[in-house]
Amino acid sequence: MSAYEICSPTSGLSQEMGSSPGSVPSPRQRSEEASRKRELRMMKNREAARECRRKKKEYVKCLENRVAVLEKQNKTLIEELKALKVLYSHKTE
DNA sequence: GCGTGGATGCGTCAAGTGAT
DNA sequence: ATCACTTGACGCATCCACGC
Repeated sequence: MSAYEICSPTSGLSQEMGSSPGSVPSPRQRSEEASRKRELRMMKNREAARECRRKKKEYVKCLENRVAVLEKQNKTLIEELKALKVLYSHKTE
C-alpha cells in the first residue's frame, strides 16, 4: 500500500521474468543466475525509489496547495466575522 | 577564485506489509 | 513461507549561494 495516495493515482510497473531450462544447473550457472537476479532486483528497486520520490514530491505539493487554500479560506472567514461583529455592534447601540 | 555549508537527487540496503 | 512492492535511512555526488 502507498502512503502517498491523496491526489491522483499513479501508473504501476510491470516486468517479465525469463524462464530457465529444465536441466540441473552447474555451480557457475547458479552463481550467474544469482547475480542476474540481484541485478534485476536492484534495477527494479532503482525504479521503485524514483517512483516513490516522485509520489512523495507530488504529495507534498498537494499538501502545500491545501495549506494555501485553507489559509485563504481562513482569511475570508476572519474578514466575514469582523464585518458581522461591526454589523451586530451597530444594531445593539 | 576558493573553501564551505545547505539543498537536492540518486542508488542501495533493510525492514515492513500485503498477496499468493 | 515466499515474493514483490513500498519507503525510511544512509552515503555519495553535484549545485548554488555566501563569506573570505
